Amino acid sequence: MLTNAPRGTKDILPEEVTAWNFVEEKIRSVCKRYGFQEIRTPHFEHTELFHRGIGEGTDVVDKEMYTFEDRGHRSITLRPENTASVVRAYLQNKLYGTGSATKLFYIGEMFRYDRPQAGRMREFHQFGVESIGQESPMADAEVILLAVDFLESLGLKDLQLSLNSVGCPKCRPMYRKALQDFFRDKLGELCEDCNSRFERSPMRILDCKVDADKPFMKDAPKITDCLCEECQEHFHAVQKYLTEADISFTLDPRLVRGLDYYTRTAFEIKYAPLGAQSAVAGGGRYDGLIEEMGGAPTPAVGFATGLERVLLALTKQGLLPEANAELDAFIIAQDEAASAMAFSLLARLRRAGITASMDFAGRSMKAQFKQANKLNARFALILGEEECKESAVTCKDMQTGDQRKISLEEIVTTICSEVKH
RNA sequence: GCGGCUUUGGUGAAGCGGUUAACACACUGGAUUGUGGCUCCAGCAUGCGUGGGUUCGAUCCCCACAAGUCGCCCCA
Repeated sequence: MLTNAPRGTKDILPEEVTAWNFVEEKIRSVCKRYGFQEIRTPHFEHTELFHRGIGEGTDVVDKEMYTFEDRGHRSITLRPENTASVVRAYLQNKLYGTGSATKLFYIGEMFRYDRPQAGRMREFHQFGVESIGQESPMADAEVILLAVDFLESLGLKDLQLSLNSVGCPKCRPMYRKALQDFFRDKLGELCEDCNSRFERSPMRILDCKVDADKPFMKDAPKITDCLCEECQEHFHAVQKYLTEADISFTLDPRLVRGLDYYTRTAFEIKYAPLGAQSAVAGGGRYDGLIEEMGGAPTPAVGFATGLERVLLALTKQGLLPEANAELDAFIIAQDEAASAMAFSLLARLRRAGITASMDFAGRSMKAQFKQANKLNARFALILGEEECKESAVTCKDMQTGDQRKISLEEIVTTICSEVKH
């Protein structure tokens, strides 16, 4: 118990940190190119924020939140996603005052109480983007482009982009009703799950694994046929811009997003080999959220990607960068007296910008050489009895095996000039 | 929250109801007492996820729990 991290959490060990840094660097560079600025919001918020922002009745809010009362009797929730927080920060700090659109990105931990699986942790990491204040379909396309660009810049292949429009508060109720009218007399033929979906989210019946292949499914009304004129136009424009930017996508009229705030554009990027957790990125437009949270009516688009899933995909495709630790010099000391001198040499080398190391355990010289070899040291600096007497150090090139004696005074500058080009 | 599968040392793993739990890698030490990468030798789980139970006896049988994993749900 004591030596086990809580279920659904995971240590990111030194060997993995290289990969995480690699991904985070890509995020920062792609966001910079697209003009998105980083924002960091608190890891917990007032519970009410998520109730309002994400919506009561969603799975995330109803059964996946880490909610607790703090010592001041406030109801606090560990953020299960970051859009609500970013919008809150946008309103609180009046970021709309800047005049132009506000384009933000974040990287950070999110928390959801769910049954863990590979690619689904209780504490997990998301990179996401929010473009606030632009109604243009170009903003939708820009955000999608950024997501694709990011994933492709990592080297990922075989990703599938699905696109849909979920309409707006004007046309979506009409679609819901159309669906319910269509399914009402077929409830007997639908599975148990679908029967329970009928009232709550009839759109989900469309992508039911059990019923999806039933012959009548293909006759079900499509949302894209029920969109109002404005939504229709917007959706076509998004497709046009994507096509012109040479992004391939498939229209998926059954793609619905689970959070209440989505309007119009919805998209998802999948990497199929990840199985049940194949959704690597997902997002869309949420024109109603900012007003819902007390701001002026403001359109917005965004997406989030699950970094654990991105890392899994990278691992599957063998794209992880190797962590090759480089060591310029390893100091080898023969005895205790030499060891003391070695330590001060170590300090001088490091202060001069050299990557250096030595053994503190008083092991045999042979063992120290083995260690130098294992650490891939460029030079072994040997301090034996003889060298101590002469105030010198034997410098051995671990590749060639060549070695020569150099005075203690000159050794640091010698190594510096050898190591730096 | 539901169902299936899995759980042996640092790692990959073999194993059987009954005396020393294979093997490999890694690690540590050694092969004429100042020199590595090859080779050779030696050491390295009183322990087989945790807790119960069955049995004369269980790592191997049963139950519970935990963790992991696959699928469902949901989502990133």
